[in-house]
This record gives sequence, C-alpha cells and structure tokens, in this order.
Amino acid sequence: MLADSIAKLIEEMLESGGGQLELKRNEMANQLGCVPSQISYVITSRFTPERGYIIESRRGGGGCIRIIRKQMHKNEYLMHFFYAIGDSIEENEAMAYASNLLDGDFITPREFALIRAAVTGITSVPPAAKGMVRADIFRHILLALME
Amino acid sequence: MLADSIAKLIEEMLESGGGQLELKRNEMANQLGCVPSQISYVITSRFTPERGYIIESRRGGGGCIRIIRKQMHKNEYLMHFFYAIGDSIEENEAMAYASNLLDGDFITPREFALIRAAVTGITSVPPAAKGMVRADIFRHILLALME
DNA sequence: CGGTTTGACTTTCTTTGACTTTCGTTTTAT
DNA sequence: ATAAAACGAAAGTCAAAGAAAGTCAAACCG
Repeated sequence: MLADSIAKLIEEMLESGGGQLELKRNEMANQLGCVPSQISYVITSRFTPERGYIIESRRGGGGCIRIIRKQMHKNEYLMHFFYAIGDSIEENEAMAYASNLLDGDFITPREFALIRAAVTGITSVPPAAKGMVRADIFRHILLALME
Repeated sequence: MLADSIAKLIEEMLESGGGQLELKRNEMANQLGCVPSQISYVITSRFTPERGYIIESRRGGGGCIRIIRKQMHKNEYLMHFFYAIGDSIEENEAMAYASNLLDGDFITPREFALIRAAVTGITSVPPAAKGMVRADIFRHILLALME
C-alpha cells in the first residue's frame, strides 16, 4: 500500500538521520509517483505528537517539512552507561548495569532476560576477545533502548 | 458445510504459516465463492480469544485480517526457529526471524530493536566468525524468550 | 430451535484533486 | 534606493471518491 511504503521510507530516513529529517513534499511525491497531499496524509496519520513526533514545516519557495522524533531525558541516563562501559566489559559487570536499568524501570524483566541472553551467549568467541564483544553488544543495546 | 471448509482452510494456512496468517477478506470470499461476511462469521465463531486466537484487522484500502494462534504453544514456535538457525547465521537472516517473532506478537517492538542491536553489534569479531557468534547469541535469546 | 448464509448498510482508512495560505523573489512605482 | 505589489513555488486543507473490513438482522436449513 502507498501510505505504508511512504511511512516506511520516512522511518528509514529518520533512522539514518538520527531521529530527524527534512523532506520536500513535492519532490518526494514526485519520486514516488503520488500526489503531494498523500505525503501530508501519511505524516498526519502516522507521525503524530501522540506517537512522539514533532512536525515543523515551511511553505513557499524552498519550503520543507521537518520531522523530529522526540526523545526523552531517559536517554541521558542511558548515555551515562554508554560511556561507562569502555571497550571491554565482564559478564558480571554487564549484568550489574542491566540490573540498574531494570531497577530504574528503563527495561522490562523480559528485556533484562534478553540482554542477559545476548551478553552471556557468546560462547564461540576466544576467551581473550569476549570482553570486547560483550562491550560491543551492550553498547548497541543501549543505543537501541534510546530510540 | 461452507463454514467448516473455511475453518479448515484457515487452519491449514495457520499451520503452514507457523501459527499466523494474514488474509484479505474480500479476496478469500471471492476465491471460495461466498460473501465476505461469511469469512467474518467463521472467524468470530471459531477463532475466538477463548480458543487461543488473536485477531487483528485493518479496514480501508489495503486492509486485511490477521489471525495468530497464541495458545498452542509459544515455545513450540520458538523451538522451530531454534532448530532452523544452525550454527551460523547472517544478519539479514537473523533479522528476518526476528521480524517473524515481532509479527507473531512473541516480542515487542522494543525487544525487536534490542535483538537487532545484539545481532548487529558484534563489530569486533573477525568477519569469518561473525556468523557463528550471531547464531550463538540468537539461540540464547530464543531460550530466554521461552523462560 | 440453533447454527449458517446472505446482503444491505456502516465505519474506517486511503487516495486524489481542487483550492487556499504562506513565503521568498522579482518587479514596479515613487 | 525603498516600499509596495505581483508572482511563483512550496506546503496546508478539505471534501469527495474508493477500498476494505465490521455489523446486524432476516432468511434458511438441520
């Protein structure tokens, strides 16, 4: 469906733009072969404030639409962990961090279990490298939690 | 009887879809030569929540009906993936599995993002070994989801 | 009578296009 | 040279048409 593929495109652009994007309505509509108001429809029906998006726009020559995915202060907290990790981390350290996240209601018990599975599930890596791989994974997970 | 054969068809589709399916009501009715509301009747009379089914739908252009079997049994479904993985898996394969889990409501969007983070976050592993590490992690995660 | 079948009608979501508003630029009048 | 007017290029709005699923009551078997 048209609306869905536009929404997907916008989400991808948001992703690669780190939560922000600017688009030209007419241009986009042209590329997708649809009428410009279709873009408006998708934005107003899918990227609403209730779902955590801020929309700004400017009309006239050189106008555009900006979409911003709101992020909460939670991210600052997560960032704190992100920098604390360093480039290698032991299993128990990682799980201590995860416990903090759970305690602070930043993750659910299931998500906690999932993180433990990921962090302890790297059996096929040489022992010397495990710490680095763990840190890798954990940092990526933190980033995912910030979305 | 009509209702029974529709129910049978849906059950078969559920089976081959690993417990989930998406159908277009009008299309199906057309193929079976019956009125669309007959499909609705079968779904509401046979695939009820009490019998372990989740029904979702969307109206309008491109709309559809999704049926998910949740009772019989989550772990069976997860096991299916567990064995399908093998001892090495590519990123896109892994994410395809994860998408299925998401579609089937076995994981939340956040959990999906978390899995992606784990699966794509193993940058500090020699390319040749990545597949194995990924498979490791993914299997562990599946086990975690089974509780 | 109880479960089926049907079809008319409703609701929801999508698509389109005509018309409006806003903004930057360019032209014109003083 | 400057202020006003005109123009064109966006985006906004809205209503109508279209596409699908939902509802419900009447008719129809068993």
